[in-house]
Amino acid sequence: MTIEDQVVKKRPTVKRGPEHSRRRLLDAARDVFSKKGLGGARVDEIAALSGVNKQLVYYYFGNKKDLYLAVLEEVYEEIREQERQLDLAHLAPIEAMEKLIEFTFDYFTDNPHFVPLLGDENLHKAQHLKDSTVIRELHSPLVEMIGTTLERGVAAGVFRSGLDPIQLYISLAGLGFFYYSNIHTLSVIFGRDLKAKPAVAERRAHVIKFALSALRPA
Amino acid sequence: MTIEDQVVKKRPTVKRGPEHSRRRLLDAARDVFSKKGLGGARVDEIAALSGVNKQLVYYYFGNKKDLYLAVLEEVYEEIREQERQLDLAHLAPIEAMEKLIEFTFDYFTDNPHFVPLLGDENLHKAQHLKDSTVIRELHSPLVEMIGTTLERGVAAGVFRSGLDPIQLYISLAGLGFFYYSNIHTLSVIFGRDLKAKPAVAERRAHVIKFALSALRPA
Amino acid sequence: MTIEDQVVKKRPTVKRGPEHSRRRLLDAARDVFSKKGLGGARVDEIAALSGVNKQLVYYYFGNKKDLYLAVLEEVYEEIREQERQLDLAHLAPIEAMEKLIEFTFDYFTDNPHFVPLLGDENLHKAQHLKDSTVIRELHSPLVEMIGTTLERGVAAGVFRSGLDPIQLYISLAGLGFFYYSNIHTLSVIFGRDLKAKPAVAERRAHVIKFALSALRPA
Amino acid sequence: MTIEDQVVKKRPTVKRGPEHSRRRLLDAARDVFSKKGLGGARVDEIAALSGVNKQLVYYYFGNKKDLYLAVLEEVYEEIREQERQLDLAHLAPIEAMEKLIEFTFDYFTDNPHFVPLLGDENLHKAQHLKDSTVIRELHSPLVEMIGTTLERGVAAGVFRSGLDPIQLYISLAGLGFFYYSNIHTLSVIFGRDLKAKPAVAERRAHVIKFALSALRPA
DNA sequence: GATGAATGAGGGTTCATTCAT
DNA sequence: GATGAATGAACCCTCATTCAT
Repeated sequence: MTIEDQVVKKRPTVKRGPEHSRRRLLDAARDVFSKKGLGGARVDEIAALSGVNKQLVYYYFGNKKDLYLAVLEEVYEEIREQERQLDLAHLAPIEAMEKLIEFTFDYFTDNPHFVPLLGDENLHKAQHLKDSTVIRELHSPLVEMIGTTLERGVAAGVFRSGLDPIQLYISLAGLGFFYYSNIHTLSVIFGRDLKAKPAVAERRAHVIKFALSALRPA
Repeated sequence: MTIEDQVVKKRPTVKRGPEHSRRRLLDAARDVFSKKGLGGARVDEIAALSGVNKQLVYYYFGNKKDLYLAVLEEVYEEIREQERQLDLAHLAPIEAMEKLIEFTFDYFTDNPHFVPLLGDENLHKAQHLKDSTVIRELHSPLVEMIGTTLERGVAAGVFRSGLDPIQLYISLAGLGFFYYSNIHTLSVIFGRDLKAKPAVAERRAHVIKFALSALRPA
Repeated sequence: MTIEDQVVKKRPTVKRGPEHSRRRLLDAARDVFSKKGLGGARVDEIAALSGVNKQLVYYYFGNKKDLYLAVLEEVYEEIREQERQLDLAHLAPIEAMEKLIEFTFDYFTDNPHFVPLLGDENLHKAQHLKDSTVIRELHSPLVEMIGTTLERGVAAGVFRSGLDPIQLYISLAGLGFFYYSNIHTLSVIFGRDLKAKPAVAERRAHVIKFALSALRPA
Repeated sequence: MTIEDQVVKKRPTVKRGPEHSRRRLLDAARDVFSKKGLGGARVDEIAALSGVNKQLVYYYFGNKKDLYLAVLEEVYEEIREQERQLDLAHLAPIEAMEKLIEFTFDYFTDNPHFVPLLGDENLHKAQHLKDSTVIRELHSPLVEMIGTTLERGVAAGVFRSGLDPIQLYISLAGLGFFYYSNIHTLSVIFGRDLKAKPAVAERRAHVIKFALSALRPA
């Protein structure tokens, strides 16, 4: 938003221009797709929320599905970018692993669109991911980070050996992802509001302790 | 299906009758809803799959949403029933906990409609669950089982203390649920077919080891 | 209702039997058709209101339209019967005419289904009336009564001459019918509840005075 | 229709454009609603008759009921506009009243959609009128005109006193409205075609004479 | 006579998409 | 680039009617 202001200098108040419209559509689409899914989202709603003409969806993105794909790609680029920022080399194995666990959990908390978007994409059997060479080539550095950290921990005698980095990655992600993806049904079943801050903090602490405990040497 | 054959003896081939139609609609609906979600499912498709007239959906269930709710209620009744069958009292704490973990994971494997149905219901903010007094009163015995088993294990010195049964339940469920709910995107990202039997077996083994390890005393 | 009680003696509490079902269907149909019209009425609603099985509508009357026609015929038979009861011969012309005017107005008041049923039938261009030889042969004695009374009044010098009995009949009917047929829009436009008793009484008085005044000799 | 021709000069033959579509839909809707009523009218039929795409009904009016309301509002605006054109001040009381009576009768004759539309709206208990602030604030000047004319006539000794303008308005309207609203059943009952010109002329003459006679002083 | 189950033909409405400036 | 107007394909649901005891 601030970037557009600098670029489009001719109309300072009435924000228009191609980049601005694209940006607003993407933001609105991310919001609506994450709340309603691909099928449940309405092109009209996205256009209305973005404040730009509905036709521009087709002008910029071709159709609804391609807009959806564009959102997915951006979302993946963002998380990969964040993952790359993680600097674990200077940390001791346990601290590094803890940071990894926290990052994974906190990412879901701080980016609430992420979990439902992935959930919806899985409902569609990841068809869009498969079609996106962009995303497929966007390898997550996390698995390798986990592998390295594990090795260092095993060497230092603080982690047990025999753990597969991919399985561990899925476990770490699942401990947080499931909490958020199923937060509504779980809240009903347990009769508590799991979206409330204290509940999230409690879950976060549990996940860290639980995962680190699972890594202790025999 | 086989049950009806035994009961309705008068018309062995031309399967009709209210119970049969309801049953077939529920089965087809479960199938379609789990694959397409509430919004993506077509009443036409459910009727065609069930082999009964489309309008019977409205005759028996009122509308699409109520059919969806009926499916959800049945699905919850089934898992609760299965959970109640679990007999852990005669097992040592670790074996009991292992059985619990296995049951949770295997239920997702054996009932492939379960994970996507819950995923979709969460996309709708669990609105149907909230409206269903039936489901809300269908308390899961699992949390209490976990609590009891934990206590026994702590007393026996084989589990660490301080674990909240609800958090542990969420963790155990999440370790399996996430694997299945995100199986398509994970398969793409990791370039493996996680639905394949060996992959599932590997995941199952990992989850059991991971969770049990996390419970070991300090 | 009281008639059925005497006829069906075997089941004094659970009223059933062919005549009873027919009767209840006709009563319910009259009620619903007068409130919703032929197109707006639902066979389900009529059956539910009558308390008999929907199928019996078809058993007894063939289809919805024929049930509608049966209602219309009964309604016409009733008003003709009432009209025949009018005994004006022994009254002086003005009193006779006043009685005629009152009867016409009061019939609409006392039989609230009559006006909307006729209104609906006119929406259908009186197609059912045309098809009903029963109704077409059910000549109203009113026009003749009006003619006779007019003649007596003219001879007695209390009515002006040159009035066509049919036109006068339409006028007398219209003065009351329109009030009831348009009672809802008129109530909105004038901001008064014309269905309230005082409003009806006021209208009744006006109609009598107005019509009698119109008949005075020049 | 002729107006558009003058304004839109660029496409003289292929009439399109928003105003044109709206106009054609309203005209077709008025026609169909007046013949079939709200419930009996088919959106398909209205679209076909208007020659525009069916979905434009929803684009311009939202839904069927709102289209119906738009028709009603336009119909009321038209009659109110016509009523306002009446200039009675320069006429003697009797001539003024005669003009009022004629106008009321002739309006029904010249606008054959008016009577059935009001009839249908009354079948719906004037729900749409109630919801329309537009119509409710569209006060008819007729009642006041009648009141003024009555007063002038009483002062001049040509009308009797004690007449309520609203009651008189209802009477004048009813004398013509009923003839048209029930023209089909009346035609059947009396075995004449009341829609034929001579019949209408006869009725018109009767109404004028009848109403004026009713106003004569005692 | 009476009843629940089943069916076919629409009907109103939604929605992604395209047209035409 | 941007916009309002227009369109066709579905989709959910209703309802009169018939079937089958």
